[in-house]
Amino acid sequence: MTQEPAPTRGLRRHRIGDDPAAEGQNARARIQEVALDLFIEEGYDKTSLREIAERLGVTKAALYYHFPTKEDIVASMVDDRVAQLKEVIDWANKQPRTEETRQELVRRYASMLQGPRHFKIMQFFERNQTVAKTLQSGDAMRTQMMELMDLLSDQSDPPTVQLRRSMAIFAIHASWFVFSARKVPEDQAREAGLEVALDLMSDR
Amino acid sequence: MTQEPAPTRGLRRHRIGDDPAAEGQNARARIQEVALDLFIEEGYDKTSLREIAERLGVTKAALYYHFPTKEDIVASMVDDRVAQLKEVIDWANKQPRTEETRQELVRRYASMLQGPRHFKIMQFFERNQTVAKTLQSGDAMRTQMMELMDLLSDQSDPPTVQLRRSMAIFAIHASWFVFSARKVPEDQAREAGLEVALDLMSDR
DNA sequence: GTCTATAGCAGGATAGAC
DNA sequence: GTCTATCCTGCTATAGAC
Repeated sequence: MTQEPAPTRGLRRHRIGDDPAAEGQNARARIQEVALDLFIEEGYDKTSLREIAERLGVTKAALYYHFPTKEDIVASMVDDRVAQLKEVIDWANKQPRTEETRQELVRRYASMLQGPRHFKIMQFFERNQTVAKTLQSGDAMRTQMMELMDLLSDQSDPPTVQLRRSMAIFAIHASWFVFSARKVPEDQAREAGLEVALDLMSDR
Repeated sequence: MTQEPAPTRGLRRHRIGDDPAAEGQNARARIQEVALDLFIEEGYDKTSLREIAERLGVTKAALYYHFPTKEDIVASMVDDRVAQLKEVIDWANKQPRTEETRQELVRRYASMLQGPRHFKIMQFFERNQTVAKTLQSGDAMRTQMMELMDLLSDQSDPPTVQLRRSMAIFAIHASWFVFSARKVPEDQAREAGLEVALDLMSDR
């Protein structure tokens, strides 16, 4: 028995809450969603296609109709984020390198992260850092994040300033993680994250 | 050919720079060192025992003489760190919950991290977060880090203060990573990390 | 678009000689 | 303490029917 046992089913099976009519168009999106959740919870390597398929109520082979490889499931999601982040970075590159630009850059990054998808992709990379090195799409994101950090400070700044500014981005990411454990509502968490981030941007 | 091809060898083979007499006693340590480096570089899941063995110039089976499972290689290293961190936490729990105690806690944590082993284990968990969930020893560390963070702030503190204080620990970790990309000497990096961390601990 | 079935491979782990 | 040889399992990916 190499393959998973056939799930209990009728002539056609649909999971509770599904809209059969929309199945075809949403198949890709549903796979992405389920896969991303599992990649975050259990890790990219430990999550098998069998597991993803099982949660969706289909077989592994069905996934291969929508995505040529496991890696492509990640790539398809990362591409969106890379494109959006590129816009933010491109914008910053066209501005004068002033403090105002940098603060606005932090704000734009923070608001970009608001969509749940983007946040989850961020989480995916944080929890699967070593995987990100292997995946092609991971490399693109790493490079972009480096670029972003470089925009926030100058090499000539004293080390403490450089560190504080690099951590501004971190603050935005960390706010969610820190407060989810302490039951602070999401909007307050986001607000606090941005406030701390902006404070870190100010020299002193 | 299931197994790796036999390495070129004489009657007994030793790698350049080895002290044959010390081989037995150091075997464990050498495995730990090589494994940890690979786990950090390539990820725990992607690093096979074959690869570790290859780098050491031995076979997979040899590793199993020293460690019963792959997971035990990690566990053997983490246990040291957990024990040391426990000492720091226990100390803090016996002190009055003052600002001075908290600052000293940050300082002690930072100096604990100075040994290269401890730092690498920290890195291991940062880069293999999802793995840490699965591994038993990883769970122990996660719990401890939570405890450490909880010691640094009160639930009654405003969110920004809580976030800043949680990030103090982060600052110490991040200093190494941020400055290694920018060619700042190690002691300066450490100093900056501690300074930023202590600043984050002060309310404002 | 989804299925069954299977190829092809690599991983962790063990047995037993030396 | 290290070796060779092998077991077993699970994975990604493909072929081809429906």
